[in-house]
Amino acid sequence: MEKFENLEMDKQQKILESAMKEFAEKGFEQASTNRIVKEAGIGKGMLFYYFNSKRDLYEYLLAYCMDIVVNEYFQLVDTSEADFIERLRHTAEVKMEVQAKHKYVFNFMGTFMLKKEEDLPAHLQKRYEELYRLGNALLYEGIDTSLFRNDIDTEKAFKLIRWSIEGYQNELLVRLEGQKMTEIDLDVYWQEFYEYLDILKKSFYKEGESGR
Amino acid sequence: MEKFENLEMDKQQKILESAMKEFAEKGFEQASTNRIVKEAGIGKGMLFYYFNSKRDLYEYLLAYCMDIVVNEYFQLVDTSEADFIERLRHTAEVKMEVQAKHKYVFNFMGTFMLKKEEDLPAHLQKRYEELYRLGNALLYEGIDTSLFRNDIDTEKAFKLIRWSIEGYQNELLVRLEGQKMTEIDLDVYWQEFYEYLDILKKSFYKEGESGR
DNA sequence: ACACCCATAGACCACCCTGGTCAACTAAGG
DNA sequence: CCTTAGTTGACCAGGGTGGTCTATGGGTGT
Repeated sequence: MEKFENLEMDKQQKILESAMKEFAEKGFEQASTNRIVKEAGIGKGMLFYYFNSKRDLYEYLLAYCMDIVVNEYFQLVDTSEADFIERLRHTAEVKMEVQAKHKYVFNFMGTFMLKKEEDLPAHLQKRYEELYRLGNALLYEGIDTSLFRNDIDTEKAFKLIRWSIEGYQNELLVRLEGQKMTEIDLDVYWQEFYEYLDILKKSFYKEGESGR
Repeated sequence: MEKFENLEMDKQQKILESAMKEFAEKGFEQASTNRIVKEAGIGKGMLFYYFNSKRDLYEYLLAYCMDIVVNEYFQLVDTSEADFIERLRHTAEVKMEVQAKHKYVFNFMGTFMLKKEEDLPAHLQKRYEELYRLGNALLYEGIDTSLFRNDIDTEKAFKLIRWSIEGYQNELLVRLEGQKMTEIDLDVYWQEFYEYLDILKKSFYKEGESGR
């Protein structure tokens, strides 16, 4: 795909974003190359000139996204933070920064991971498993379990906390849907997010350990 | 639709289930009447003989499901239970029973509520809003907030607990996917569910109030 | 000025699936 | 034997699919 990679960056980005958006919203089968080229503002022919087929495009996107996730997201997460909830707070912040730069990467990866009905070529499969492993390590490696109350199973507490955070993020998504991303006041939602985290700390950590 | 309602119950059920499954999985637009009739084991013509159009079928299903949710689910929930977590436990049990009898009702309602891009005829819209109101009342009416620790916002605690439970249920769904519903040992999962609930009680309730 | 070349657009292809219709058939009841 | 209601699947026009190909620019070297 050197053809594609010799384009000006702007155009590359436009095409990648259009394609990621379409695949993220519809999944591989239901995604339409017609819509992709229209959204990207290029002729139909070009898409098949750059990439040879819909499938190739999809796999190119997958590799591209995994690169970004590993190099621009995982790379920046501070794994020396031993406080589980703080670590999650930190990862949420980093993730948000990445998302500001690459709007549809997480959407695309998300729907890919959900409906993993597709069978990938071996090298992508391997790369994906590696990424999955890495992601888990990032969350759980080096966590200080002694912060948690003694009377609850920390494994279960981990999950409860993650589900809580996912729940908040999902609710936020539906609350904000339709609104322009540019200038909705994010700070107020971060504030709210932190309040939830504080409650989680008060609830799951030993008394006196929930201070920041 | 008297035509349809004069069929033997078995056949009605088969058709309704096929249709609910298809709509639940694909949404209204992407759902295929061809697949529905094949799955239901009837000729294409019959579907349009019973219901006049795809749209009509969809709205019939919606009314049908709302009836079931209200009369067979909401009706059975014990709203005298003032302990929030116990109430959720109870509703989960009732819901599971209903689901055993009407496999796709909740799936159908779920995807309907998610992508509510469709505009309904007024009477269905009204009925849906009523159902939504009722559902909320069922969760929050008559809850004894004094069970909760004083140092956390009960509104937020409500949400954290609901997100936690939804998280568990979702994880369970992916863990069990593909397995035959008939004889996977449900008890072991209920057990696990109760353990999570106990943790939530220990975490969010005042000390000494978490006993059953 | 000409020839070459590659980037580009979009009309076009064969194919597939769609919601919906309809003529033909069956079976029951009088 | 006629009527009527239930039932089927071939069929329809329309629209969307991934992918191809021809025609057109616009540059560059000569």
